Amino acid sequence: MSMPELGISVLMSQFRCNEVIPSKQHFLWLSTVGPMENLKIDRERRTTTDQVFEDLRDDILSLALLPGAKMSEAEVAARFGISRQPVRDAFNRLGHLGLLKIRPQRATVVRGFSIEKIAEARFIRLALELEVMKQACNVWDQKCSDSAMRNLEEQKAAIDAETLDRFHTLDFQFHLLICELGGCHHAIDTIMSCRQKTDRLCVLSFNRDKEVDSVIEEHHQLIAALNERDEAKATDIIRTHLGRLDSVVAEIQSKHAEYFE
Amino acid sequence: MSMPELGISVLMSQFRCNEVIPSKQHFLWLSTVGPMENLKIDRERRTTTDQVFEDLRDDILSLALLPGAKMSEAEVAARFGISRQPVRDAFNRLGHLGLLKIRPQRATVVRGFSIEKIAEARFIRLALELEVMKQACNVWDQKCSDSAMRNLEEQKAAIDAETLDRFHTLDFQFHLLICELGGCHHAIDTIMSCRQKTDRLCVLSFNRDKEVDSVIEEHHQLIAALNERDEAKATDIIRTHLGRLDSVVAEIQSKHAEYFE
DNA sequence: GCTGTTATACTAACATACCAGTTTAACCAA
DNA sequence: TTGGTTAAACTGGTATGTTAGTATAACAGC
Repeated sequence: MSMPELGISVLMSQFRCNEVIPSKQHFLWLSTVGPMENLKIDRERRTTTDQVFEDLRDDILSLALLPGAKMSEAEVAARFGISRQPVRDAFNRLGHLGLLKIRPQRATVVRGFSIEKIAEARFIRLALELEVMKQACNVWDQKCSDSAMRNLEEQKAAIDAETLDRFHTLDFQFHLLICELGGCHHAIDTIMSCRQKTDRLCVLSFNRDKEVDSVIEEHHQLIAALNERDEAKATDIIRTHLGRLDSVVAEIQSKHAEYFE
Repeated sequence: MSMPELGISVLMSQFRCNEVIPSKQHFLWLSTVGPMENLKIDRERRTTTDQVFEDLRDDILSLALLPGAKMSEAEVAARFGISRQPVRDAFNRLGHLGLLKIRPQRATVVRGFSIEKIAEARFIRLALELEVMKQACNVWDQKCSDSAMRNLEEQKAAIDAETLDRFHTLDFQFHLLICELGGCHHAIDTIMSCRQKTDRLCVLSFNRDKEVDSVIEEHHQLIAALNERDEAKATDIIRTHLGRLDSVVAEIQSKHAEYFE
């Protein structure tokens, strides 16, 4: 899987207080609503709750708020200069996303990583992407290949320019692009949701830049397999590709055990 | 709005006060918490919000509250004899589950079926169950077979006794059982969530009892395939099996177009 | 110093009041 | 009858007060 966005994320928390907020730019792909959250698009009006929710979510996903951090409705409300009510609503949303641990009459805290949840997200994403490959093999043509290739070239350019966050965005988009090209737009929301759950953790990984070359190579092989419409090969590559997550998880778990629960 | 929020739902509210609650019985399998809702198990205390949420969810999933029915925070609060606050929280949860359509300054309504959402749930469930079959083939043994067979026998008994709801519960458990036996407990929550989204619709189907024999037969074939550890055969059966949903959806869509959005 | 108790300072859940939009229907004019 | 205007009846979002339960620190007894 993917690589990380660290470094940058630490820088962001400083920017957040200014008016220029690069974090929103860099993490635009993270900020995109997930599968259960995209329901709020009905709400054409942007409420105070929405704003608080998004701000806090970005802080948590970027690790500006670390697992275990205490969050008080009153304190956050005061910080935002609003009443407790919208904060309470935002807390509830974050709680349902698994980002906050809310218990009555007890301090609300940022949830740590859960091995269980990570394994679940990995399994679901794997299952989905495997099926996507099958579907894609049925409809893949030169046009699809060109489109994917264009993204891949950008990935290489991003690596050469050492803009790792840009690469991460492109990697994210690459997988979604194949969904789209394969006619599996149904899978997109859920895959995004799965990545949100695991990518927060990758921020802490240090040796991610050592693996990007392999990632690029696998992306290349994937396109080749799709061009040949070789389903077996494509699914094999996906299994290997997503298997990379395991070592990252193991690394973080041993290095930052305090962030797990 | 379209449909009455009265009728059956009013009848049910009478039952709710009694000790025998048939609706809860019939839809017990539906009531089981979904993947995003099971997070609330942290809350060891059962809050008023929880109660309202579960009651309304059951009403919606059992179609006691039909798509399009208007729901007012104030009205529900008065009916439950509580303040608007817990109702509001419950509404928000239901909104995030895609069961309610909440818009500021506008009446909240029960969401109708969405072809998009149904297709999405179908795709995700298919992808997951396919991967489950692969995993299960690797670990399947006589003990697993016996366990699954026991459930299958109960299914047959339920059919003979003409207790269709009992059969439905067992069918639900059958698929989850294979997840568990195959070591894919990670998939359970999401599969349950997917079924919740589609099974509300199946309540309206009239000819499901005509298909149960085929369903039983496929379940039988599935166990046979797993016993032979024949991955290709197992996945083929799953594709056919889940494909049944399509005709049901088509039937309901033509017969109850007013429930779709 | 250590332990059990108690008082105090928290917490989120819940209740109530108000506000700003939306919907609806009554109404008047053409 | 029809089309446009307006006012009243709603809606959910927000603010604030109250309550019950929890954690913590001060403290009394040993």
